[in-house]
Amino acid sequence: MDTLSRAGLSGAAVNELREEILEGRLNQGERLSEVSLSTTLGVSRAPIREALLHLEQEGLVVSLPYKGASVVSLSPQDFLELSTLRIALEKLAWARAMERITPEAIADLNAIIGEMEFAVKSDLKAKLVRLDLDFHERVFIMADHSRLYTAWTAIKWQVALFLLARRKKVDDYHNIIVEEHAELIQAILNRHDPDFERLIELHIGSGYGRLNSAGAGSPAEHPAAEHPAAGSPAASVSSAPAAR
Amino acid sequence: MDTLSRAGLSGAAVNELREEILEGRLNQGERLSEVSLSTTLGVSRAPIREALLHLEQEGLVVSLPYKGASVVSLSPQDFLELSTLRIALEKLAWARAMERITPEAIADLNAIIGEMEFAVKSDLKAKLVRLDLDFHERVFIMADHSRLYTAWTAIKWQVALFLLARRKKVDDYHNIIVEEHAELIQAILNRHDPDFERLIELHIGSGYGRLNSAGAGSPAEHPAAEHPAAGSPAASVSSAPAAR
DNA sequence: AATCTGCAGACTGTCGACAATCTACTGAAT
DNA sequence: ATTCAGTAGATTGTCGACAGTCTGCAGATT
Repeated sequence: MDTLSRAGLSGAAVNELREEILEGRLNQGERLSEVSLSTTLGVSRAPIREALLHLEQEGLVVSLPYKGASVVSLSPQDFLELSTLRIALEKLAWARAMERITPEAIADLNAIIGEMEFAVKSDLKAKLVRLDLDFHERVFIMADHSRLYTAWTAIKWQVALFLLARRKKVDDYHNIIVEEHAELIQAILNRHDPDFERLIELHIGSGYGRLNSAGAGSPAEHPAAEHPAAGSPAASVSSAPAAR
Repeated sequence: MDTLSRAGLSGAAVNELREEILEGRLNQGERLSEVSLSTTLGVSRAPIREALLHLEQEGLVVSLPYKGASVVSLSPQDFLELSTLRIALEKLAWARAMERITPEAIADLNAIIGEMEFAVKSDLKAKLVRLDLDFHERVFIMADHSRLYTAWTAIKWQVALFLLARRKKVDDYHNIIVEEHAELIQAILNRHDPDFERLIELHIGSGYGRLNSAGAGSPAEHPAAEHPAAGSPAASVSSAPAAR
């Protein structure tokens, strides 16, 4: 469906493991032993190690030296991080995509919206998440910015986990997905819409609001600072340095 | 000096190779054979492969399946990508850092500026680049956002290459570095300065302008689209998908 | 002369085994 | 009972060797 990324076995292991994580067959926080994975997937440890490194880069796996890897477990704090970073990346992506848009690209996006409408009618919830991701993926591709695309792939599958979690918790996804993405296409067409950045903040930030304070209306632009002092150890997901 | 990132040998190889690339002992575009590296550094191929993967993630190395790795060769197009993405990331970083700033952090930043002044007086050009990076590094750490920090590390050392290249080509670096960073600290202090985003665009984008059109004044916000149609193959640096 | 096929060399991808490290349990000392 | 050192097991980090793939050249064919 997307990046076959690397060569042979390690790439196959990446796709297989990613699918199992997104599908939920591998639970969040579950330990990923290299030997058991190598026997399960029928390859040696070398490609498994490489695959785990790649998945760690995608944020689906966390690993510590001599302690091994586990499936990531995303906290509300992590979802907030994803939301804020994604807004920053998509603002740049849309700005560039607007400059590079072609009629065929517009048609492709509209085709995805068409599939969304069908998926909504047929009640294919999982498919909706795929289409949502696919829609934004195309925008990042249109932006024609290799490093921006790399940054997107570093959070893309975590965003997928976020969307899947949201779908389970609050069920208004199908009510808004078609309309919101249609609005985004409109923003592309009126090229110099000065409010498109606000539109993106709403599109992404509101999803965060809907997940956390289920039902609360205001999306909240920067939903309050969470204790800048007295840093809670909190076992953060990534290798971020402590903020003093 | 900074992230000891991974365990033992692979981490050491990463630091060693990164230093050699930044130092210029490994030329841009030079092929990096795994066996020769392993004999040179005195370790087996396994940690070398892991180190090359890490350096590829940092954008200092590019590699193709069955074709091996080479030191990245940054084009003006790449510098433009770095500039635009970095602006997007730093806007978010500064916004969050402003909310979390502490007196000690301000003191640390001012201490760096003090070192910059000393380095300018002593004509330590390479040291200036390090201090510049260190300054921004601290801002990203203050932002307390693990994924944003990861995105920063994915371009940080390419930015280092950019700064080093700029230093060689145009020599007004020492004339502005102290003043510009002092302005940025001022922006933090007047917390809700509405123009801090513009200030960041200037600080980063102007450096790009100085490198490319050496001497041309206008930083240029989005320096024109470079042929969205008729994609030139152009051997782009990263694994970015072709824009249709 | 130009093009294609086949081979040789070098290189990366993968494998199985050994070394270094962590974890959890056992058992003695206080 | 609690604490701490020691040890056994399991797991990751590293190594050297084999297998698969690419690249360039030699020779044959048209």
